[in-house]
Amino acid sequence: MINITFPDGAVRQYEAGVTAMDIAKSISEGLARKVLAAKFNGQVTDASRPITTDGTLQLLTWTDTEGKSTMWHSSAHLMAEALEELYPGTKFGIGPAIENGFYYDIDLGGRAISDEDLEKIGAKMADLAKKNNVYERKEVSKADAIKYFTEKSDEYKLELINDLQDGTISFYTQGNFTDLCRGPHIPNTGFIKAIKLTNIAGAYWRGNEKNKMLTRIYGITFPTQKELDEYLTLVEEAKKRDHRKLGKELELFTFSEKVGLGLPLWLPKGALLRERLQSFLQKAQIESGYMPVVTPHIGNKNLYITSGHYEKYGKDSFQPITTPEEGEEFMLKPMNCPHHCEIYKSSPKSYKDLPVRFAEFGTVYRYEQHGELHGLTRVRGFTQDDAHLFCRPDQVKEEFCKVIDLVLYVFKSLNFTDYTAQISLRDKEDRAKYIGSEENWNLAEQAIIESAAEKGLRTVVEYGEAAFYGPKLDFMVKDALGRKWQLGTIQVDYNLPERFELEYVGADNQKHRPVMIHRAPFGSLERFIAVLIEHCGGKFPLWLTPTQVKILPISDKNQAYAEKVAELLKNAEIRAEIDDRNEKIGKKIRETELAKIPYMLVLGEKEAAEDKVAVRRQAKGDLGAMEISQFIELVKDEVTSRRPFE
RNA sequence: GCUGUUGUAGCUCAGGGGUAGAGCACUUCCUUGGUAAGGAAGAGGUCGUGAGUUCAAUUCUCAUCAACAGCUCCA
Repeated sequence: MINITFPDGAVRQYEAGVTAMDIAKSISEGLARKVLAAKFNGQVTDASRPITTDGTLQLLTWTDTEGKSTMWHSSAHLMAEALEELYPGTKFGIGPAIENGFYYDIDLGGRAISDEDLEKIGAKMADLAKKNNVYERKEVSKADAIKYFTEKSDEYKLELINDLQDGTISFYTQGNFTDLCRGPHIPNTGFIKAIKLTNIAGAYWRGNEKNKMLTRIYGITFPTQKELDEYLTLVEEAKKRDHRKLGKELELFTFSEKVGLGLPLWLPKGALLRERLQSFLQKAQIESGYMPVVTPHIGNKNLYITSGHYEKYGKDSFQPITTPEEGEEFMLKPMNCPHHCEIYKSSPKSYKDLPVRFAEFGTVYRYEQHGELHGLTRVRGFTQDDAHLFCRPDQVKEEFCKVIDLVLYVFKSLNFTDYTAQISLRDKEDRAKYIGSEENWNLAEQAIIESAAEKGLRTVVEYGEAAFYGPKLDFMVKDALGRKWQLGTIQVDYNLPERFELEYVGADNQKHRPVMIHRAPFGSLERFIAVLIEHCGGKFPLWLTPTQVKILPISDKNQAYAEKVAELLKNAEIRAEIDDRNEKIGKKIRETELAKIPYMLVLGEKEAAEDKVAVRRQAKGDLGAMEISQFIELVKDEVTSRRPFE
């Protein structure tokens, strides 16, 4: 007999060789019908594998992340089976589960596949799923594995097997399809009830662009049709919130082929929004002791040779601009830090002067690959809410804490409540690739870990993710639909102070090297606004929204009163517009609602006579009539408290 | 940069070897209407660009540019 411990701490005895599925059945039939896989002593395995030793067991169902990924992995096999039936001779690369579903990379031998084919493949999968075929595991020798795939002439699988140790190789078979696979898998195909193949894309074999491009088919499956429908609804919702679509609809920004790829043009409404965000942060920064600086859009190539960026990223920059007479080369600045280093150097610094904090909304230009450009999140010209703090090594932690405070203040003000902080530290083994002394690195890494803990951040630590010049802390924000984005970043840097020979005079009258901290709470205004648009679905908080109030006169007889109200709002610094078109009130309301403008004032004879305004709130409806002064108070209160839209 | 898909009016999209259509937006007129679309008329397009096939190309072919999806990259 063996002892099995359950997640709730309960211990039960079973005969050795029992399977997780047997155990599930011993608890309840209902549970057994839901078990997709098992986690034994922390390892995810097939529910059908015999358990021979004591250990802890967790039964995985659809509600567990590992349960989902097991099902999706099995779905990839099911898709492969369908593909093999429909297109004999298809060769298979890899077919893993991903965050939302699964994919399989396949080689169709030159045959093209279209979106209509996806329907066909999906239907075939559904047919096969109904057979309730069991996913059967078989350990095979390397020689047998090679033999099997040589007969199938699948060079991709052969390449994978080549990298595997004999004795660790397993095959899984369901129906007529056998695949090289570590597993685990769900008990049988019958668990897959709802299937949607989402899209086709090219993908390099093993992610290497020198290799052959395979066809990648993405899909997702669910245990019920209802869950699939819900997922599809969510995807639809995400499409509606796409910042590229909303940016166009709300007239925030545009792109022009003639101006150039990845170079956003900010329309008046977008520019206004951007400026508000900028002045909001500017104010907070000045209160936190930052000093604004301004630097030009270009810098001598030598600046970037000194900083090391030319060597490392020269090919990702725009080509240098050459002066006609002297032939000097200037580059569009890909970053602001070298300029700020030179500002630091413009006067001698004492240890008493530190820290100094230079802030600039600096527009930078980087040559991003064509295929990388994406709306406002990936562009070739963007404005960083950049600042560089120069401090003594003993000040790193305090400064770091202050920066975290600022970032959190920004997030809170914009209603980003769901974020995690990623701490990126050195590779544990390979330390040669990092610049700076062991002592300073330890100090900085410690400072980051401690400040994050002190501020109560939810953190993930990633070793080997640090930049070569220092450790960093990145803020990953989730938008309203749960998609993750990297926004704010705080980075410690030992490299640039070294390269620019930055110094300060210490209490000991000796020269010392300051530590530099790069930080950007938004990251870039472009990306931040993109995320903000998607986060709030285009319904910006009142303090940011371009037009706060739309004044809707019922007819042109009420025009004069509308203008009077507009004047009063303007004096109160409320952004209001009059819709004086010769249209019916219903139409004006409809259009204002669709434009997501928070407040509407419907003005007719009645309001003019009583000196009141009839207030309507977007998506909420009529709030009734009130005094103009009362409405102004209402708006001002919502603005100062930075309340979210709803 | 690579692979695939797409490119028709300001926007969303239909069409198709004989030089184009809808809805919304726009202009003018009528209408003065009380909380999500009042009516009529009008204007607007070298069908992304360049070449080829054809008596004839916006439609077919090729190239090119751009957008989208993914891959690779990201100070």
